[in-house]
Parts: sequence; structure tokens; C-alpha cells
Amino acid sequence: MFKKVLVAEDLDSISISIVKVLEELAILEIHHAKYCDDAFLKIKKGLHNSTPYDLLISDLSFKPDHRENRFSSGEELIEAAKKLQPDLKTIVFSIEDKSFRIKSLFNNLEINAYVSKGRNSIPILKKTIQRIYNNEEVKLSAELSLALRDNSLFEIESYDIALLKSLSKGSTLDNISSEFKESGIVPNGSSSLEKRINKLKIYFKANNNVHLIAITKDLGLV
Amino acid sequence: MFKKVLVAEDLDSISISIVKVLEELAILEIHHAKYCDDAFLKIKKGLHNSTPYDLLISDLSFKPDHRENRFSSGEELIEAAKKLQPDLKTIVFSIEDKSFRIKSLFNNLEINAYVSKGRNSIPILKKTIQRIYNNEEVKLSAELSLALRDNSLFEIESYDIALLKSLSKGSTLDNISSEFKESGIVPNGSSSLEKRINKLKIYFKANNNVHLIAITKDLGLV
DNA sequence: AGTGTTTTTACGGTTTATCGTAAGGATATG
DNA sequence: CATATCCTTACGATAAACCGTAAAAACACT
Repeated sequence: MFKKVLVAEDLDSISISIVKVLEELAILEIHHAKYCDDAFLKIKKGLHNSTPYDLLISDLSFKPDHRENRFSSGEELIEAAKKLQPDLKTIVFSIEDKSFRIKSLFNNLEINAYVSKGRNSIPILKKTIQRIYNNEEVKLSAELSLALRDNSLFEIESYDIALLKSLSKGSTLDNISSEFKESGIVPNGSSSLEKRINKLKIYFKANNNVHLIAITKDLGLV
Repeated sequence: MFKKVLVAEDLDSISISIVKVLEELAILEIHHAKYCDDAFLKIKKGLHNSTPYDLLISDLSFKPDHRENRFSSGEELIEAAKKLQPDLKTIVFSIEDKSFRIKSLFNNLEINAYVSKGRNSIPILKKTIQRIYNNEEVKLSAELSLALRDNSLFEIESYDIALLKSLSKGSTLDNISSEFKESGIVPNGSSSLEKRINKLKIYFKANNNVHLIAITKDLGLV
């Protein structure tokens, strides 16, 4: 099994459970950092002392507080860590479930696995650690692999996002029409905006603009 | 110490830590529910068997999944639970840090304590449980106690939340008027609803209903 | 009961959203 | 080049939101 593992997780209520899993797997050296910066320094130090980490388990979002930090997200930490130590195995353990974000983790950061925090995630995390150690292929949950393949959300273009964002800022259709004309965004006739919003309302099954913004806010689109 | 405690928390990575705390406090009966509905049924059953819970520790937000649920948030669960068992002690353990929302928990749901999930929250949770058991006053963070004491500001009541929720579901004012009449919520004249929404718009500096919902969504009020 | 105050509701006018229809323009295709 | 098709814009009618004012009801106080 892995000898030396680093956990990057700000919430103590979660890191305790992760450490417990690692103990159950009889991992000798378990280190834990509550800030991305601390995690990065530990990795650096490990390399410097010729006792590098075998595995990094990292969260994505970290609560900001009084401390000034160089890295503010798991993505930034992993990117920096991989530059320093390209062979470092990485598992992301996060509540994030937006498929485009998870996709980019595999594609851009070349993480080894993604485990979603959920109702039964600790056993999955445990199994995933074992699989990574054995160089087995990591299975994605049915739900997640579906999400990764699902392109439906990507039909929504940046045009739609801009439109929804303007709406959510309280602009009227006529206002948005003027805004778009100034920014050179087309189409910008208020009638076209109307039609586009109507398509979005049908797509998201929204009764009216208020409903539409509530739904897309929930989806994290705006 | 408390005899029988219920934990309502969907993430297993967190509930494990909470249960551990309860074990350290030598609590005999520790029950755990991953869904609000399950938690509610357990409370109901406890009352029915004359073995009611002494304490409820609940999260606020629960991941939606395939299951159809009657209650989808900690607020709804606590509201229903308190109707059933008004003397039930309640601690909310959540990552929420908007003072509005926390304030409304104390004022509208009369929770006993609020513990914010953070980098050092497990020891705080432990101490809080002991304080509640001893009927000691629970200390709040400076920021939070300020927000709670401040009554000069506009009070966001459960009425406003209900109103905003209906709006965000796409109902028209006339619809909401009818809904409120059926539910016995007063005032319910469409003109009164209009006035109340207008107050909210002034308070939150919103241009229109769409803007208002976008803002309150961001604040986590709805 | 009577008076003043606050809350709730009703009403009318204006703006914006909503919905259907149609005209104008660009592009593709034969 | 002619025609079809799609995209964009315009227009008009109705519903809903928006805003101010005033009546009605509920409440508090003497």
C-alpha cells in the first residue's frame, strides 16, 4: 500500500473521515493540510528531503478566511504540485458535480480519480485508493460517467449565459438590447432576445423569467 | 449527557465525524439519517414509542437525487420536527455563513445553536453539545451575534422566505395570493404581496423580481 | 364607544413581459 | 437566377409587473 499520503481538505469534519480511511488501509505516514499553501509546502519539503508523497487526496474548494494564500483552489494546488512532482498520484474528493469542471480535471490536470462527496462516498474513496495503488482502471460511477458523456449542458452557449447574466442583474429586455448593441453581440433585437429567452424557458421548463433565473442559478450557470 | 441523538446529514464523510464526537461524549443511542424524510420518520417513531430524541443535529442542504422527498432542506425538516416535538433541542451544523439565513434559523425555527462547518468545527460542535445539555448559553461569533441583535434592520421572516420561494417557482402574484389563501397565510391580498415584495426589492436593492430572486438565491435565502 | 394609527386590500395608470404572427434579410440549394 | 429555408426583427394584443393613492379593516389606546 501507499507509504506516504497527503490530504488537502479544509473542513475538519471531513478530513477526520478521510484520515480514518487511510488508517484502515494501514498507511504509515498520513499528513493533512487545511490550506492549499500548506499542502504545497509539504509536497515541496517531501521532495527536498527525498521522502516524496505517493498520493495526494485533495478537495477543490477551500473556505477563504483571514489568511492570504497563494493558491485558493484545489485545481491550482494540483497544477502546481504536478509541475513539481509529475508522477504524484492524485485523487480529487469534492462535492462538485458540474460535468464540465470534472471533465477538465481529467483532461487538463490528469488526475487519477474523481470521487464525489455524497451519501456513500467513504467506501468508494477507500476502494478507489486501493485501485489506484494497484494501477487498476478507476471506474466512474454510472451517474458520473453519464454526466461526462452528456453534452446537453454544452448546447447552452456563451450567448445564453450572457443573456441570463444580464437578466439576473435586473435589466429589462430593451436594456439588454442596447447593452448587446454596444458590445457588438448579435442578435440584439429585443424580439430576438425574447425568442431566445423563450427557448431557454422551454428547455428548462420555466414558467417565466423569474423562474428561469431561479433554475439556472441552481444549476450554477449564472 | 443526552441519551438519544439523531444526526441528519447526507454526506457520509461528515456524518462519520459527527457520530465519532457523539461516541466520545458517551451517548448511548446515536441514530443517523441521510435524508430529511428518514430523519422525520425516526423522530415520529421515537415519539410514538415514547422514546423521543433529546437532540437533533442537522445539516441545512441535502443533495437531491433520484429519491422523491417530502422535505428537501434542513429548515423544512426542523420546522416539521418542532411541530411534532416542540421541546426537541436542535443544533444546525452547516457550511452556510450568511448571517441572514442563520438569523432566521434562530428567530423563526428557534434552534438552540448554530455551528459552522470549518477548519476547527468538530471541537466546537463537541463543546456546543455539552453546553446545550447543561442549558448554558451558546456563544456566537462576534459577527453573528451582531447580526442577531440588530433589529433596526428589516426582518426577513419566514413569510418573506415563503413569498420568495413561490416567486422563484414561477408563480404569478395572483397565483401566490390564491396559494396563501389556501394555506391560511396572511396577508394574502395580491396588493399586499406586491407591497411586501417592494420592500424586499428596496432592501436588497433589486430592480425587479428577476433581480430580486437572483440576489436572494446568491444569499442562499431561497 | 371613540379616536388615531397601522395593516391590509382595492383600484387605476404605466411599463414590461409574454405570445402569436408576419415582414425583412441572409444563406443555401437546385 | 429563382426558390426555399432559416434567422432576425418588427408589430400588435394581452397578461403581469410596477407604482402611487386611497379606502377598508384591524388594532391600540383612552
